[in-house]
Formats: sequence, C-alpha cells, structure tokens
Amino acid sequence: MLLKDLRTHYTSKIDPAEMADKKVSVAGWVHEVRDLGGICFVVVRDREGRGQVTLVKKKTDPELLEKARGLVRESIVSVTGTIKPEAKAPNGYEIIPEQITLLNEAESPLPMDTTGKVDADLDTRLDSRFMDLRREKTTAVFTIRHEVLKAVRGFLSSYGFIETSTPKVVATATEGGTSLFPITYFDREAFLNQSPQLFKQMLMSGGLDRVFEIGPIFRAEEHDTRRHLNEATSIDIEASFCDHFDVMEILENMVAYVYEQVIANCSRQLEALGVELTVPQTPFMKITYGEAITIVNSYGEESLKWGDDLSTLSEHTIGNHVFNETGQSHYFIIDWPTEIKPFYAKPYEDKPELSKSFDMMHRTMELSSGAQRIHDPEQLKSRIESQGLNPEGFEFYLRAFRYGMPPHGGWGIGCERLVMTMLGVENIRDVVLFPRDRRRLSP
RNA sequence: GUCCGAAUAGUGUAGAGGCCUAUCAUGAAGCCCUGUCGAGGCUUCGACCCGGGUUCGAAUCCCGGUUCGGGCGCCA
Repeated sequence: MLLKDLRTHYTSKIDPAEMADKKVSVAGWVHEVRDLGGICFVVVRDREGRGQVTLVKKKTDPELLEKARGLVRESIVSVTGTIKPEAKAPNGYEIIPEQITLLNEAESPLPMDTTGKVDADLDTRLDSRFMDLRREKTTAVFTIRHEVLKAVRGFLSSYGFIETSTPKVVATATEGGTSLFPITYFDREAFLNQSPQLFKQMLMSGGLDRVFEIGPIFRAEEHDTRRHLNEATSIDIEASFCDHFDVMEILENMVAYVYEQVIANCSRQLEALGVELTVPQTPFMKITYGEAITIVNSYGEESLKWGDDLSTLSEHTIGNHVFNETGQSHYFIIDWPTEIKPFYAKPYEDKPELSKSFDMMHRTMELSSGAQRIHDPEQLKSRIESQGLNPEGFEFYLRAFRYGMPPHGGWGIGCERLVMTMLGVENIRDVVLFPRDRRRLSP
C-alpha cells in the first residue's frame, strides 16, 4: 500500500450528502475511544478536524472491534471504510470501518492532555510542544500566524515590494543598543544579526526600490518578560523616495489588511480561541513624543522629562489614554528625540533635536518602529560617531551611501507581537513554536 | 539583574503542625452498558522539588539551593 493511500480525505473534507456509501481513508491521531458496550466510537483527529468511526458490535468483525477497543489515545491510525450520513454523529457522518491500520502506537501516559479537559502550564506545554500542537487552540494560533504572514506577503507584494533575504551571520559588532550573540565563523568571531537594518538600506542603494524581509532576529539581552524573545521574527520593509509618513501609511494599511484576512479566512480558528476580531481603523492616531510625555505626566504616576525613553508603565498609560479617547488599540508615537533613536534615523532639517522617526504601538506594547533614514553619508558618519560607535566598523554600509543613495524610509514590526496582540495572547511564547528565551534552549 | 509568588500522581488541583495510610478532576487497567459526542456507573493504580533545621510529630513552620510563574529593569 502506498502511504498516500492511507489518507484519501481530511476528516473535514467529507461531505455526507455527496459521499454517502463512498469508500474513504482517513488518517491521524486517535483522539478518543468511547466504548459503550454494544457500540464503540473511535474519534480520529487530523489537522483539519475530527471524524467519528463507528463500530456496532453485532455488525462488526470481532477482531476489528477488539482492535478498535485496544487503541491507545494519540496513536497514529489509518481507517478505511464507508461513509454513512448520520444526524447523531459529529459533522453529520460516520465511517463504518473495514480496516484499521495501526501505524504508530503512543506510549502511555501522555505528557499532557490534548482534549482540553485538563489544563497544562505553558512550561509543560513547551516541554512537550509536539503534543501541545495537537490541541485545537494551539493549532489555531499557528494557523493564524501562517495567515498573518501570507497576508503580509500578499499586501507588500501588491505594493511593489520585493522579498529579500539578508545574512543572519554578520561581522559588525553592533549598531549600538542591544547586545549580540557571538559565534565562531571558522577561525573568526562573528555575530548573529540583531536586525536586517543595515542590509535593507544597502538594497536601496542597489536600486531594488522597495524590499521586505521576514526573518529571524537575535538579541542577547537578558530580558525576562512575557513580550520578549531572544530569537524573534521580524517583518521589515525599506522603501526609496518615501518619508516617514509614507511608510507609516503602508504600515497601518498592512496591519488593517492582515486583520481583514485573518477574519476572512480563519473563522474556525478564531472561534476555537474565543477571539472576536475587529479591523483597526485607519489612519491610526498620531501623537508626538512631546505629547506622549505630557500625557504620562498628567496622570501623575510618573514624572518624565524630555529626552527620557518611555517606561513600560508609561506605554500602558498612553495606550489606555488613547484607547479611552478613540476606542482604538493602535496608534503612532512620532517625532522622537534624535538622541534616543538609532543613528540612521533622519533628524528634521529645521529641528535637528527631533527625528523623523516613529513607533507603532498597541495598547499593551510597542509593535514596530521606523523612520525616514539619513541618506547623506557624511551626516550618517557623524551620527555614528556621536552615538559613540566607530565608523570603521560600518564601512561596508557607508560605502553604499557614497555612490547614489536615494532618500528612503522603512520599519520593522515584530511578527510575534503582531500575532499576540491580535489574539489577546498574554505570553509571547505561546505564539512561537519553539521559543528561545533567557532560559529555554531546548526543545 | 531585581522584587513578589509558587513547587503535591503523567496532567491540572485541594491542603493553614497531629483529622494525611493526602482531596478532586483527568488519565491508565478491569468490569457493566446499543448512539456516545468532555458518555455514564462500579473497582483498582499512581504524587508531597532537593538538602538542612525547628518539633514528641512537618506536605504544612524556618534556612539554603533548584526550577517555574508574574512585575520591573535591560531591550534602535
């Protein structure tokens, strides 16, 4: 028997009206065996759903019935039988089996419950992620994540963006700020890249005009929160002849489109998660950094002065303030002090202490940051120096600015944060298959 | 890094110095049952994180460790 003959249909693709008395094979995990004595039900689960196999004692070969009764939950089986429309069965059909093939027997006890009857801690679930993925809710999260990335690719492609891949192994010590993971590259020191920033800018000099990249980023910070990862997925764009307002418009429209697509294509998954999505209204509210400081100070819980970065508490204060005023969770904070933004953010010509930069926020956390970039090599070099970095380390990057670099802008948005805020997931590890955090390196 | 909290069958839990030979659910094994769909009923199995201390007596109190959770910090 060919392996592909073990499964002719997903359980959800069986239409009882059209397929009555047809022979099918379903394959998957034994979700449950319910033996009532004279009748025995075996529920087979696959990625798309569940199907019921029914064995009536009087009508079934005793050997087959014994085989069904002895199945261990979560084992892999293929069941071949005929479709019988049955109003009493889930999905309106049941399979009357001719043959049950046990392909892989599960050990017992299972490391966790997969039916939703008993909770498991996130730590337990991550230790047995392969089994956790068999839970309907977990499958739903990762199906939606796929839909999010599909929508991002579709949206950006339709806006003329080209998908690129840039190196994750780099020689440059740092752009400043975050620490990097050092690695050995043959006999030299190298690092895992913290972001595609420098490379995507170089592609603007290369004339690709509009690029995006979806890929891993690595940060060696010892942060220990529900919204940080040491390996995350970044969705980055860079676009020529665009200022910060142009790329903000792309960002807010993309986020709205992603929500629309998830609503349109993932209703079953959203229902499984108990999430009711609404599309964020565009354009998103824009407040300046200065206004943000004023808002925070007006609540009296913190006293920030101009030039301070926003604390976690102040992000929540502003997020709730905006939500109470607009009913919207997404907003921009624009015009940040040049000093607290990275060297490549372009200062305003008339107010160099302010930069053409922005953060895109969700009520609960920062999702994205971006800016129009400096495209003048001399200005860029002096900004690198004034942030205490050595321009020699950036020579590979600066060269691209000396031979025709168009003005450009871009942003990066954290894929995991986009998904978790969309679904109301409280811990970022829930939306990563195998998260890498301060302590977890396996599985 | 720091502050707070937690750790009990495979999983999730109850437990406030003797009522613990440790509760309940789920699970597993067995029996009964012809329409279940978190099936139901009966029986059985399975656990106090590690090390020290206090006490006549510790799952329970104290100290140290480990691990986990949460807050903050750190984080273009």
